[in-house]
Amino acid sequence: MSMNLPPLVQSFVLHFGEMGSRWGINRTVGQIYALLYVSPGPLCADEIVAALGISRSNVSMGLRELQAWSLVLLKHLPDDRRDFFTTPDDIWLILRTLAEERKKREVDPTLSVLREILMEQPASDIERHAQQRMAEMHNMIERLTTWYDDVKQLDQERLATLLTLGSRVTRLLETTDRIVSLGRKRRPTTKG
Amino acid sequence: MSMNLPPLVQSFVLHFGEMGSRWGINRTVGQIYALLYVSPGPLCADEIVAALGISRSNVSMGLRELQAWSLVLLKHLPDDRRDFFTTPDDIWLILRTLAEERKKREVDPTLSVLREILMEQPASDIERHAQQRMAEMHNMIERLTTWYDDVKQLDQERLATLLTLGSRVTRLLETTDRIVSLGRKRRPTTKG
DNA sequence: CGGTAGTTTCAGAAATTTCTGAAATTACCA
DNA sequence: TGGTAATTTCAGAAATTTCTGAAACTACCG
Repeated sequence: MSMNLPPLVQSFVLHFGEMGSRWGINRTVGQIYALLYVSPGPLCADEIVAALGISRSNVSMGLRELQAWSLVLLKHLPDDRRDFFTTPDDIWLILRTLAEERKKREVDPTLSVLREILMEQPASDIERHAQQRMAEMHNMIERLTTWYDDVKQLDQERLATLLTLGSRVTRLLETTDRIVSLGRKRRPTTKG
Repeated sequence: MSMNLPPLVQSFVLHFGEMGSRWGINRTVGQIYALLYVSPGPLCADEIVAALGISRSNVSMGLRELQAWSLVLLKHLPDDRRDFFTTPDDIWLILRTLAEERKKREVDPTLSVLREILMEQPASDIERHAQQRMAEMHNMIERLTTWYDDVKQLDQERLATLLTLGSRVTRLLETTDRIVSLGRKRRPTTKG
């Protein structure tokens, strides 16, 4: 059985399928997501089967995984017993969800393992050195995640500002430093 | 054959091995990286074989992949024919490398596929809608990568400032807006 | 109840990825 | 040139992941 889609949609779906493995999901999961993302309305499982040419059970499992990622939502249409599925409309929301889930799965476990190991007493110079390296890694990850936790709260407008400003922010900071004198350089640790 | 490592290092190495699949690398590649990362000096391939208890050829392939990612460097010690390997010391450099490589492999291809598809002429309402969704995705990714390309130029100190400031940046921006009047709201597109 | 439309589960088949040992290759030295 | 130490390649074995069809389950209806 093979795909049955408008050519332009098919290219997109196939690409997501191929990239799937690089993104840590599998081919069909990638395809299902891509299909739902570009579809004008919710689809039911059998429509996905027909569109992608894969087995019903595979679709069921794929949808299950995508729901676990909160990247696909279950919908019910009136007077229809079937389950329908969509992706959230707001692309920024999608991005946040993705970031959130990846952090949860790919970063948090490492952070907690690092913390555990850093509690241990080193028994040799080798171990002492290893701990030091782990501490560096831990600190970096922690700084990044703190920044992320902080920035993710921003509403879309401010996020947009931040994005368009980019690195010019720091130049601005230096100016502000001089003018408003929030500067850490001028007065060491006033800590307001 | 099994591992032969100080317990504290072993925990770290095993964790990186397990996480490997979530990060899009395989178990042994993760382990090799972890081992080199915490080792006090460069190691040669046979030392890695001994430490991790895997085959020589597997180590060779793993190192090859890590070098392709620029996460592991080849070193030569004086009066020694063997190849030795290390990870870069500077953890911020490691982070940049990682970001750069992931972008290259996980984002850029999608961006270019999206561009291609967006050039096509839609042949139906379905395709028109699909293109619109793809355009949203394309724009978002482009904004993010532009921001990233911009911010990655920053030296470490400024990056640190940016990180510790986090979302407070926007509050600061509003203040600055009022004081220095760089504001986009007050005077539309003065563009300095 | 029994029937039906829909969904999920799961054991094993199929496909893919990872790993190994043996052979080939490279680089250096005398 | 031949000898040796180190490294890489690669075909197939082993392990893992993905996918399927059949069976089980769920919920609604008459």
